[in-house]
Amino acid sequence: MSDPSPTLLRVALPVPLPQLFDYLPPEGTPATPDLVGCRVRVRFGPAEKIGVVAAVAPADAETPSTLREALQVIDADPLLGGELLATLDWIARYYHEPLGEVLATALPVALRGGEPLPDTATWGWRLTEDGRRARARLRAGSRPRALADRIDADAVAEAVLDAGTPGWRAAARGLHRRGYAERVAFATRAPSAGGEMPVLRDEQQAAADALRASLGRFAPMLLEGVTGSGKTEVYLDAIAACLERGTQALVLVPEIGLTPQTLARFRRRLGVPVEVLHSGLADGERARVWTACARGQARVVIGTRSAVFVPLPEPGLIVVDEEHDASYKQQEGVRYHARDIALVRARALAVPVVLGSATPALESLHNALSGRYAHHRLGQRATGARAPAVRVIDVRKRRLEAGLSEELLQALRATLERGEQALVFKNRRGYAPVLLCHDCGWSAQCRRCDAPMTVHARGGRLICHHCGARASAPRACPDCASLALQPQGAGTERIEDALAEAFPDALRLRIDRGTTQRRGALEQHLATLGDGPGILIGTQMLAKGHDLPRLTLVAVVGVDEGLHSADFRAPERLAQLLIQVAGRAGRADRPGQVLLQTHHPEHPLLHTLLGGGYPAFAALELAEREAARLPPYAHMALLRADALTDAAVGDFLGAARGILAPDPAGGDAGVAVHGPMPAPMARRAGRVRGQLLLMAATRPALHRALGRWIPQLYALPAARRVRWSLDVDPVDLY
DNA sequence: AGCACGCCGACT
DNA sequence: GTCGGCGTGCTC
Repeated sequence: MSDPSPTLLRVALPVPLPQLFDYLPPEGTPATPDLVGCRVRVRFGPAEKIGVVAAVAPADAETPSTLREALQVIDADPLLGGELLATLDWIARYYHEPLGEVLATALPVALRGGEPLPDTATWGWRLTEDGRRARARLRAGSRPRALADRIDADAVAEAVLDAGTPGWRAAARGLHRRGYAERVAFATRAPSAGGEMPVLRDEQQAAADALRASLGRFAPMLLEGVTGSGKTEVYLDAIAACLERGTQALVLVPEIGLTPQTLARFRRRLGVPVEVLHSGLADGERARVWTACARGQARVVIGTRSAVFVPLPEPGLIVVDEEHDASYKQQEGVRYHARDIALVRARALAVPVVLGSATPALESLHNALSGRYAHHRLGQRATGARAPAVRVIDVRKRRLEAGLSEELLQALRATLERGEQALVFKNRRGYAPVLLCHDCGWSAQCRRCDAPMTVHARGGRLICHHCGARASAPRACPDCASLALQPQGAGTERIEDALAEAFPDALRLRIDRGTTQRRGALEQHLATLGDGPGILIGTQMLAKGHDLPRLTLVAVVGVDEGLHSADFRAPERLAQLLIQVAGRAGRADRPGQVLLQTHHPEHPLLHTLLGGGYPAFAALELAEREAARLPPYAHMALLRADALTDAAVGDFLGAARGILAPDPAGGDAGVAVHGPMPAPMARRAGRVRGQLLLMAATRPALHRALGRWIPQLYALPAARRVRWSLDVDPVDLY
C-alpha cells in the first residue's frame, strides 16, 4: 500500500485556536512537502491572514468537501525548516500554545506580516573598465572625481563611503549613468582585523578548554563566576574557536545587558561583524538580521530574549549570559523562557551551550550539581581586585533620615572626600510608597488596583505603578479631613532629597525608570557623572550593566522589604540582587565596600549570604525547596484568568477545575491542583484576576494532565467571558 | 483574536 | 424612526 499523495496544506495561523487549518494549494501549485515552512496568504473567515504551512497531507474521510484555496504561497523556499521548525513545534507542545501563535512570536514582525525576505547583502561600488579609463578626464576637485579616486576595480562598501566621502550617492548615480561605476554585492561583510585575545587565568582556561573540546556536540555548561571574574573572556575564546570551525555563535544577554560597551568589546575582539537583535530595533533591521542568520551571513549574533529564535544553519555555540535574569522569561503571549529554549535548541543542534552567571538560577544550579550540566567556577576577580568588604548596619532603634542612618551618611561623606563615587541602592522609585493619614489610618489606594498609590513629585502627586493611574495628592484626608497626611517610607526621589540636604555640593544622579525613559538616557546620565566624586541613587536598573570604574561604595537600603515576601522565589531574587549590586563596588586599585542597612541583621538569608556567599545561600535554599517540594523538585503550571467581574473569573476557573478529571490510566498520579484562588494582586487596572495552580512531581505527569486538559478549555462557554492564559514553569506567581 | 450577526436604548 | 451597545458563534 503506498501513501496517497498529499493534496492539502495544513496551515498554522496566528489565532488563539489550538488547531491547524486546511487549505487547498493555490491553483497550479501541487501540495508537495517542500511547501512545509513556507508562508502562505489565506482567507480566514472574512479576513486575510498570513500563516505558515505546518504540513501537507492527503485528504481523508474527515476533510470537508469545500476547502478554500490558499491565495498565495509567499516563499519560494521554506522560511522555517529543519531544527528551528521542529523546536518551534516542540515549544507549541511544551507551552500548550497554538503553533501559529508560537510562529508569530518567533518571527520578526515584518516577516510575520508577509514581507518578502530583505536584502542582506552588503553593497559596494567599483569603477568599470570605462570608468578607470575616464577617471583622469573627470574634473579635479569635483565629487564624481573624488568618488572615482576613492573607489577602483575593487569595490568599496557603502558604509565606508558614508563615513568618508561626502555626497557620494549623487556622484555614484552620475558615474553609473555614464557607465563608469557599478554597484556590487559582497557575499558577506568584510571581516575586520580580529583583536588579540588576552591570556586566560587557569580557571578561565579550564572552562575555555572544556568548551573547545565540546564543540560539535551537545554539552551544557554552567559557568559560575563572581562579578569581574572574566566570564566574557571565556565566551569570547569559545566564540573565536567556533568561528575558526566555520560555525555561527548566538549570544543571549538580558534586556539591560546589551550596552554599547559590551557590543564594542565583542566587535573589537572577534574578527567578524557582530549582529545585534533587540526590541529597540526597527522592524526592517530585525528582519534583516534574522534573514542574515538564516542565510549564514551573520556569524555572531548578540540579542535579547527573542533572539533565541534566529535560524542557525551552521550552528556552533550558544551562550546565555546572566542566565538567572528575569528578562529571559516572556510574561505575555507565549510565556517561554529563552534560557530553556536555548538548551532545547543546543541539544537539537548538537552544540555546546554555556549558561553564565555570578548568581545562577536555582534550577540551573540544581542541574549542575546533579551532573546534568558541566560546572565551572571562576572564583577570582580577573582584575586582581579583592571582593568588597560587606558591613551590616543594624538600624533597630536608630534615627533614620528618609530611611538613611547616620552611619551610612558618614560612609558616603568619606567616599566623597576621597574623590570616589557611591551608589545608594533602593528598589523603589518615587518619593514614598504610601501616603498615610496619621490621624485615622487612611491610605491612598489605586481605584483600579489592589495596591497603594506611590507618592511622587516631593509629595504632590500620586501614581499607581501597576496601572499608571495618576492623581494629585489630597491636602486633607478624604475620610477624616485631617491635614496630617504623611508620606510613609522612602523611594529614590525622597532619598535624593535627603542626600541633597546632607551633601548640597556633591554631584547627585538619580537613575530609575522615571529618569531614564528615553532611549540612551541612561548612558547620557552616567556620562555627566564622569570620573569625579558623586552619588548615584538608583533602583534595580543599576544592579548591573554599565561599567562604573570609580564606584567604591555601595549602600543597600531596601533589604527588609525583600525579606518578608510570600513568593517562594523572593529569597532567591533578593540574594541575586544583593550579590549583583555588591559586585559593582571596587576595582583593582581601589577596594570596594558594601553597606547593608537592615532591621533584621540576624535574618538567616543575610547570615548565610554574608558568611558563605551565594553558593552557601543556594545550598540552603535548595534544601528548603526540596523539603517543601517546590521547583526545581516539582513542576508547576499556572492557569490565569482575568475579567471585569468576580463571577466571570470564578465561573471559568471553577469549570476548568471541574473538567480536570484524573487520568483513567493513572498517569498523572501526583498532580495536585490548588485553587481557584485570587491572584496575589486580586485586582489590577480594573480587572479581577484569579488562578489555578497545578503541581506535579515530574514533568511527564504534568504534561500528560495539561495535554488532556488545555484543549478542553477552549470549548468552555465560561472561557469566552474571560481572558485566560497558561504559564508553564511560571517564574512569578503574579 | 477579529469579525459578523443579532436583538434592545438615546439621538438626528 | 435609526446608530450602536456588546452577547455568542465561527473561522479550514
